[in-house]
Amino acid sequence: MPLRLYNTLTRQVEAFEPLEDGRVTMYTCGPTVYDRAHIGNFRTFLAEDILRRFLRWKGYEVVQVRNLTDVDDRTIHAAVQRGVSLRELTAPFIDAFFEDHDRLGLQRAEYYPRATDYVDRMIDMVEKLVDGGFAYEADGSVYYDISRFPDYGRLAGLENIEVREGERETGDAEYAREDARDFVLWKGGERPEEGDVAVWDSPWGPGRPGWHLECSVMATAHLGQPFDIHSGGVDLIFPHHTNEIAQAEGAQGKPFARHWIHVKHMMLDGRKMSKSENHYFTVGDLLEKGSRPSAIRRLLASGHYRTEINFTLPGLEDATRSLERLLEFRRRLRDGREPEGQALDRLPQLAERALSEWEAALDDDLNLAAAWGALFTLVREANAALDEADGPVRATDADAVLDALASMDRVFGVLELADQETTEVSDDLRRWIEQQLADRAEARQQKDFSRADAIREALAEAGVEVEDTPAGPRWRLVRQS
RNA sequence: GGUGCCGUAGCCAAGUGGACUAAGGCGGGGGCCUGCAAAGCCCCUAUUCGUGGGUUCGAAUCCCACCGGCGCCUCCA
Repeated sequence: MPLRLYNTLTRQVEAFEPLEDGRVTMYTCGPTVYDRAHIGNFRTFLAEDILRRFLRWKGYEVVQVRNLTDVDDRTIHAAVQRGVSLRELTAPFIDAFFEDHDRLGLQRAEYYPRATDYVDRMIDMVEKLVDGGFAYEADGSVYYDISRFPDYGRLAGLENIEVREGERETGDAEYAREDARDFVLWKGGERPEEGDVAVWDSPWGPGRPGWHLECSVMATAHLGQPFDIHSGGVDLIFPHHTNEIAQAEGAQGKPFARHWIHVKHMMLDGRKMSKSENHYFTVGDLLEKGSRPSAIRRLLASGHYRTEINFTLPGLEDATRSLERLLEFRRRLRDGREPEGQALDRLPQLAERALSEWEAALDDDLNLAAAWGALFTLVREANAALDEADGPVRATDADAVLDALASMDRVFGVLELADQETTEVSDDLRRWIEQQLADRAEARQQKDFSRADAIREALAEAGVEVEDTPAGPRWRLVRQS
């Protein structure tokens, strides 16, 4: 079945068809590296990761670009404040971004361009826009003349945007715009408060690029023009993406991105996350509280990307539990399969049905909630089927379900993360645990249950959870003591 | 002022005109298993979809009004 995606440009769900057969080009707006990204930022990045993974699951080659914004008011101010260059300021935040990125199991994009490496090309684009009559210079700065771009504001549904009187409080009063709605392409003029951390030479004198320029330039530099998918958070629709379109299309005279995808924000305890109000969590904050990356991923990928997610700690707890159920299910299948085991034809049937419902859900504008539903329905029904068997199940039947699980996880990516989280157990600890279990087995043999329970208690103190199963005791480390 | 979204069980959340006698997760209740547990599994858990009208043979789904929550309108993912 073909994938259908909502396109902000047309305001409807439409069939997605890449420009080039079997190959999808996508540009995903990345973080501004002036600080550590929070989980709200990662909600968006994760939604894009799901899209990337699903496209690959369907057999497409994906070429993804994720920019790292290192030239912007916040990076400049932070660099000036600390007396360092932009590169010095952003290096640790870029490292932190990739650390969290990998911890949440996001697949790496093909390119991670930084604005500071593309200033020359940005200047080229501004020159093209000036030559084409889309931009004008005033006092060493260059502005985009939106009256020359008839389609301006279409993405945001603002074809006839009116600017409210007195609402343009940007601190840019010194700029000589002809029209208040025109936006800056090149910021010239004196800005002593910015020092020399972000000053480049240009045909209009020293200055720095406007923020929107980097994405127009870096996207087309790597993906050509037009390319297939451009995505980001909903807050970027206007003005950022609106201006990107005006720049790229004005400069090249052809369409920029064909399909626009915007991810709704994640709230924290019912309120918008905000750096300035210190109302946010980073991935690191959550890990310090003992959360598992796989559970964070499960929660951030639980809802539809065009629906707000409200992040709460109890919600993360729910996500952890549901993930444990999944892991338990997989363990049950792995432990209970044997080449000559009991035939359970129902398992492959259930697996096949679940997988097709799962795919149909994702085909429908990446309906993640429905896709999880298909997976958990399989869990319940397969568990019920396993209950009916009174011994090991034929391996080929169990494998049909395990394969379906693994296939879905190529997109969900939670099991693969969970598998990386298993705690290392030292040999000493392992020997001690095994000794305790042997003693306990002996006590139980002699029906000395109070001693057996005392040993179980001691193990629990050490963070070891013991479960008795028909095949003997099973233990796992629930926490490092 | 402009513009857009949302309101479904205790909580989270799909479904957006007829197969809905409304997915799925968490929680809760009951049962199975167990020396007892734990874990796990199974079953049950919304006569109803913010409120009031309307359209229709038929509405959670469409229209109107109202109530409540959220977003965007120049540099926040």
